[in-house]
Amino acid sequence: MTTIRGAHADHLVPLDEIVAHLRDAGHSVGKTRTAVVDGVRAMGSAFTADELAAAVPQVHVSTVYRTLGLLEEIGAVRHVHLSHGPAVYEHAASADVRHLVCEVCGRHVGVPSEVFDTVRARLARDYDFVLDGSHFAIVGRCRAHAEP
Amino acid sequence: MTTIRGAHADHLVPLDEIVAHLRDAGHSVGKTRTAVVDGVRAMGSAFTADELAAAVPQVHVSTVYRTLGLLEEIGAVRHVHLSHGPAVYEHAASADVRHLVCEVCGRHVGVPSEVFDTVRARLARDYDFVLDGSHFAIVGRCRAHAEP
DNA sequence: CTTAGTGCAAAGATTTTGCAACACC
DNA sequence: GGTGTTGCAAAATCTTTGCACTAAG
Repeated sequence: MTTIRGAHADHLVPLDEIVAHLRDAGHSVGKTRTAVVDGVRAMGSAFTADELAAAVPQVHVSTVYRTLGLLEEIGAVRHVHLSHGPAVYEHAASADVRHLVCEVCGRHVGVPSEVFDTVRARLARDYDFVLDGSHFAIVGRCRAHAEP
Repeated sequence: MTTIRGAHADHLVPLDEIVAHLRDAGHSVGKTRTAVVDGVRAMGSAFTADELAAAVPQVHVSTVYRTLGLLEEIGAVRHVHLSHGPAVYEHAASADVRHLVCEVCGRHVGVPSEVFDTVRARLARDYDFVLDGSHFAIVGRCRAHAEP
C-alpha cells in the first residue's frame, strides 16, 4: 500500500550490532530488550509503538516505549509524525527518505531527501537554518486529490 | 520572541467578515461565538486553543475547540503542529508563511512559502504531489544549534 | 418554538512516570 | 547482591464527545 512499509529485512542492521551498541552506551540487555529489538527488525522499516507492542506480546507497551526511546538515543531508530495519531518509528538507515503524505487519503510515499537539497541550501544561506525534514511528514495532496 | 507571534491586528480580517462568513455557511452566531472570534483576532496570528480559551474565560475550552474547528472549516484559520505539544492556530491569511522550528531550542521563524516553490514544482512533476507544507512545521536547527 | 450551540464531565488517544518486584552482571 | 529494568497502574497532555440545558433565529 505504501512505499515505506514492508521494507526488506535484508537491509536492516543486524540484531547483534544494535545490542552491542546498547551495551556500549552502558545499558544492560536481557531477554526483554532483545525481544523488542528483534521485534523492531521484524517490523520492517515503519511501525507504531502499538504495532511493535502487538508483535512482542510478552513485553509491556510502556517498556516498548522506553526501549524505543533508548534506541532513538543511540541513533538506531527515529520517529516521524505522518499526521495526527501515533508517531511511526523507522530505522535510522531510512533517514534519507522524506515522507509525503496526502492530507485527504492519508497515503504516503517516500522520496529521497536529495529532492530537498536546493531548499536546504537556500534555508542555510538565507535563514541560517539547517533543514532536517525527517521529524514531520511533508503534507500535501496526491494526484487523485489535488484540488482543481 | 518569535516572528510569528505578535503580528499586528491591522492585518487581520474584520470581525464582521468572519461572522458573516459563518452565517453564510449556515451557522448561528451569538455572543459566545462572537467572543471567540473576537478572541481569535485579539490573539495575533499564532496561538494555542488553551491560550485562546484563557483569553476568553467566559467560554468553555471545549467550545473553543469546536469554534476553532468551525473557523477551520470555513477557512478562516488553520492549525499547524510546530513540534510535540498543542497545535497552534493561525489566521488563514498567514498561510503563505512556513514555520521553521529548531529542534533543540524550539525557536521558530516564519519564511515565505515561495522559498519552497522549486521543490514544490519538482514534487509535482516527479511525484504527482501537490505540496502544502503548512500543516507541520519544518524541523531543523538554527545556527546556534547546528551540529559541527 | 424549534434547531443549533454550549457547558460540563467524562472518555479517547497517545505517551510518560512512580514505584515495587524482578532480572542482569 | 546491588544497580538497572520491567510491569502495572496511574497520571499527563491534548482533544473530542454525549447529554442535558440554554440561546439563537
